[in-house]
Amino acid sequence: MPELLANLNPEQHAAVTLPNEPALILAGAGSGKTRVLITRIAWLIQQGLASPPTILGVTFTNKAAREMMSRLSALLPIDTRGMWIGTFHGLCNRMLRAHFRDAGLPQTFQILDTADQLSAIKRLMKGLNIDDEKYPAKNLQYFINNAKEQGLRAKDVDATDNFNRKFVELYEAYDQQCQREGVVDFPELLLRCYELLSYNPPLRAHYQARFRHILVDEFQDTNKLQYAWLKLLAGEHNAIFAVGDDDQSIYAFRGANVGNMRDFEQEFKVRNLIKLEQNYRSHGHILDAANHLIANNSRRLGKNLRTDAGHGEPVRVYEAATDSQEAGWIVEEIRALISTGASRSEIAVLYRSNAQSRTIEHTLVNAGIPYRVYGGLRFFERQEVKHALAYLRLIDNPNDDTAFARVVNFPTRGIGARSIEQLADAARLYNTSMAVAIPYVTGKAGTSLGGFANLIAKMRAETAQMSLPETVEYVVRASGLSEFYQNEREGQDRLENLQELVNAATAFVSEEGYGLDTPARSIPLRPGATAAPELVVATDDPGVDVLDAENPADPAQNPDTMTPLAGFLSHASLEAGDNQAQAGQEAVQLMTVHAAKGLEFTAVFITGLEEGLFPHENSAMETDGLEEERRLMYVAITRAKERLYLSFAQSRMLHGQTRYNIRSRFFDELPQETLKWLTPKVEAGARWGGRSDNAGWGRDWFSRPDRQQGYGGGASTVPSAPLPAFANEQRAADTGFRVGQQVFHTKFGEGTVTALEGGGADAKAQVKFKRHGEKWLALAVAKLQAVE
DNA sequence: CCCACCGACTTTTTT
DNA sequence: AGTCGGTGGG
Repeated sequence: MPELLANLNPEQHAAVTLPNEPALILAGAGSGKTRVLITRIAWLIQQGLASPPTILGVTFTNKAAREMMSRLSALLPIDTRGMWIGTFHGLCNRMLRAHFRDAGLPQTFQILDTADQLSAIKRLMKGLNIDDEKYPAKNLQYFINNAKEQGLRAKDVDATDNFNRKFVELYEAYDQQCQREGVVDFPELLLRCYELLSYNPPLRAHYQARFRHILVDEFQDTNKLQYAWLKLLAGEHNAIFAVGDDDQSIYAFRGANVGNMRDFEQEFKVRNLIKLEQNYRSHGHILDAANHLIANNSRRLGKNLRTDAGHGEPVRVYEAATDSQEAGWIVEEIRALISTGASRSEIAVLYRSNAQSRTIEHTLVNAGIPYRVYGGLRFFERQEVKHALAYLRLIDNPNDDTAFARVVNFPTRGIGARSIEQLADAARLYNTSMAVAIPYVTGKAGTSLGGFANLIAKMRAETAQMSLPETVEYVVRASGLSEFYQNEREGQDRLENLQELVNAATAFVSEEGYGLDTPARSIPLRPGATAAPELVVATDDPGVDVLDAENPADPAQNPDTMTPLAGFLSHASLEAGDNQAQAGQEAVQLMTVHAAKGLEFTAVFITGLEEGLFPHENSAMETDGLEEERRLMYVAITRAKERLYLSFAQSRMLHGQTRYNIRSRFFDELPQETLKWLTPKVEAGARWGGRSDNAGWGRDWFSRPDRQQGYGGGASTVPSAPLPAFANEQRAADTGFRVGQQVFHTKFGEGTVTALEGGGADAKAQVKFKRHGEKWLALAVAKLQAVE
C-alpha cells in the first residue's frame, strides 16, 4: 500500500522494505526510529510477507511496547492478536506460563521484583547465619543478577577465591530456595526461558518456525543473555531486525552491552546496515552541539545527524554562583518562556542525579509554577499495595515465603520475631515453606501462627469463585489492612491506594478481555478449547501453521495460559506502574537525563554541568565511564527541539556539604560558535577581572540581569578558579582566618567566616555577610579584614 | 511490640 | 540534608 510508505525518507523507506534478513538500523535521536519499526511490521503484513502470529516485537519498557501496539493498530486495521509484542521479561513470562511444566515451574509461579528479591536473599542469609557485614545481601543480589545476565548458573561461575566461592554457594542456595517457593526473579525469567528453549529442541523448533520476523527496539541496551535469547529464537533464518543507537547507550551500569551491536553485525553477517541520520526534532545549533560532542567518543559505529530546520537559536549557557542561584535563574527563564506563550509541559529541566531536583523544586514552588517530577515511588511498589499483593500471592501459592514473611505479622497479630524464627527453623528442618511448617511449631507461637494459617485458608476458600476485583476487595478487608490504615493517622492516602488496587484489578480484567465474573483463580478456556492450556508440541512438529490453527492451547490462540489472578500478580511485578509523582495538569517537567531518554521538549535545561556531577565523579572509576557520561550528555542535548540551556554553579550543596566544582569538560567539547554565554565565559585557569558593568549580559531578551544577585560585579567574587576537580573537603590551611571569625569587606560590609578552603594563592573563604548573603572570596584578591 | 535514636548511605533504572 | 535500616529501651 503506497500511502504506508509515503512520507518516509529514502533511508527509512529502505529500512522498512528490507528483505527478511538480519538488519541493523542505526537510528539517531529523533530520526523516526519507532516509526520505522512500526511501519515495517505493517508493511510486512500488508504485503502478505508475514501474518501477525509470525511477528515478535521486543522492547525494554512496557511503555514502548504499548506505544508500538497502539500506533500499529492506528496504522492499519489488523488483528494484533497472535502478534507477540512486549518486553523481554513480559515475553519470557508468557512463554514460561505456557510451558510451565517443561520449564520446571509451578503453574502459579510468581515474580519477585527487586525489593522482593533482596528480602528473599536476606532471609536466606539469616537462615544460614551468614554475616551480613562480610557478605552484604546487596552485593550478593548484584552477584546473582550479574551471573544470570551472563547466562551463568552457580555451577558455571568460576570461583576464583574463597570470597567468591561463598557467593557461588549462596547463589546455589538462593536458586534452590526460589525453586522451593515457586518464585522467579527478573533475570531468572530470561535465563529460565533461555534454558527452556535450549534444552527443548522441539519447542525451540516450534518457536523458531513461528517467529520468522523478530524486531528489536533499543538494541544497544540489550545484555548478553538477551542477545543470546534473541539469537536462539532467530535460529536458522536469523532474521532479526535490530534498531538502535550506540550513541544513546546509557545503561552499561545495569548490564547493557553496546558491543552487542558490533557482535550482531559480525555474527549475523549483517549485509543490511542502514543509518537514519535525518533528524526531525532539533534545530541546527542544537544538533551541531550534539554531533560535535559525541565525536569525542571512540569506538562508535559512526553517525552524524543532520536537519533541514535552520540553525535556530544558539545554545544558551549560564554560570551561577550557587545551586540556588542556578535554580533562581532557571525559574526566571521558565517564567519568561511561559509569558511568551510556551506550554509548561514543553519545558524540561534535566539533571544528572535525583538529589539535584530539590533546590529546583523549592524554587518552583516559591514561584508558584506547577511542575511534575518523574522518578518517584511507583504504584505497585507502595508498601500498602505490596502488602495486599502479598496476601493475594499467598492465596495463590502458600509456598511463597517472601509474601508470607511480609504479612504474617502485618497488621500485627502477636507474631513476633521469635515465633517467626521458630517457624523458619521448622521449615528448614522439614525442607518446606513456612506456611506448610506451621503445624510443626508448638506452644504459644504455634497457636498464633495457626490463627494466621486459618486466616489464609479462609481467604482461599472464600475467594474460590470470586472474580479478580472481588477477590482483591475481599482480601484488603479480610486481611485487616483496610481497618489498620483506617486507624492510622496518615493512613488516608494508603487506603485510597488500596481502593485504587481494586480499580486496577477491574481495569486489568477488562483489558485482558475476561468476563467480569470470571473466577480469579481458574483458567478460562476460550470457546472450543478443551485442552489444559499448556502448549504441547509434538516432536515431529511440522511448524507454525498446524499449531496455530489447531492447538487451542497455543498462547497465540488462547491468551489465557494463566489465571486472572496470576496474570494480575505478574502484571504488578512486571509493570510497577507510572513513574510520575503528580500526573495531570500543564506542568514543567523535571527528571534525570536517563528518564528523559526517548522524550522531546521545545525547551530543555541541562543543569549542574560541573565536573564531578556531570560527568559524575563515580564514572571516572569505570571502564569507558566517561564515554557513557558523554553519551548521556548527548541524549540530554538531543531532547531539545528549539531551545537549549546549559547551566552550572560554582558551588553546590550536596549531601550536607558545600562543594566547589569547575564547569564540566563538556563545555570544551561543544562547538563554541553555537554557544551564547549569558554570563561572561571565564577561560580555564583565568581569574575574573574587576568587572563592574554587566557587559555581556542582557543582550538576550530572556535574561534578566536586574534579577541576578550575588554574582558578577564584585572583583573579589571567586571565579571558576582552577580548583581540583571533585574537590569537596574543606581544607583550612594558612589562610590567616578561622571559621566563625568576624570580618569586614569594603564592598559587602560585615560578615562571619563560615568556611575556608585551599591555601596560599588559591585560598578562599566563605563569608556570610549581614546584608549580602554568603559569598566565596579569593583571599588573594578580596580585601578582607579581620574584625577584633 | 512500638518507638526513638543512631549511623550509614547517597549516579543513573527497567523489568 | 534527608532517608532508611538496624538496635535498644520502655
